[in-house]
Amino acid sequence: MEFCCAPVFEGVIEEEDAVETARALAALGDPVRLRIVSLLAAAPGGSACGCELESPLGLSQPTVSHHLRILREAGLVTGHREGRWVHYRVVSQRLDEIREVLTPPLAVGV
Amino acid sequence: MEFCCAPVFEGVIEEEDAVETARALAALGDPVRLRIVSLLAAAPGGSACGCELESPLGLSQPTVSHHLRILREAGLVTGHREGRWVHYRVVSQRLDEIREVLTPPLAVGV
DNA sequence: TCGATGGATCGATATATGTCAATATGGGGG
DNA sequence: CCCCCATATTGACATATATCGATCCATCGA
Repeated sequence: MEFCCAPVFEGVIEEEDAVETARALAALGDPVRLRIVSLLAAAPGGSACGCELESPLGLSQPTVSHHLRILREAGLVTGHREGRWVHYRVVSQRLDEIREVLTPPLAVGV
Repeated sequence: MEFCCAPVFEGVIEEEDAVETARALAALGDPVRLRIVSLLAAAPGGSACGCELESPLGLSQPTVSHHLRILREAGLVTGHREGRWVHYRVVSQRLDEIREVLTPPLAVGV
């Protein structure tokens, strides 16, 4: 999958780029998914399997799987299969990209 | 209005803080609203009235007003009335906060 | 080979969201 | 005082999303 990083603040962002960037931000714009990212980052080794998330989130397995899919499709987490488990991990580079996109030029508000 | 900045990466984020942070990210997680932020930042003086946004966005006045409201309630823009117009402006401090919240500790992924 | 377990997908459902037309509000200008 | 213009709100509607139970798929252990 390809992820772009069209900046919001260098000229007016194009409709198409806005859709792509908005997808990543919308993926983070949900309390459950924010907590998933937080749980993964705090997990020993920085990764956890899906089954370890159900209990702290208080959600069913399909629901957790649904949110992980959205995070995966937004490039925010990756999952690596190890036997029966899929170990999920935060893609910190992707977070870097998103923060970069939201960085205003110094002149904003002047 | 009060805006919190509970970090996602210092321990596991609490449900309540996640809701608040997610609201800000969800406000940015829409192509139209991203473009509004971009349009405001690119506008001369860093501000524009609502009526100036309708045409570049290709949306009706109520729809633009709706999106501006969401951005306002998320603390991402402010509006100051000048006569008949309301001049909207990006709150770059709020963007800074959001970027801060998304900053992973150096240890993520270790 | 079979049963158990983790994960993905499907179908259904309730809720949230984006959009617009119509209407209300509020400030100038004549 | 009345009319215009920018903005906000309301109501309606179509679409998207979050959630779950049921089911399917894949892998491991016995």
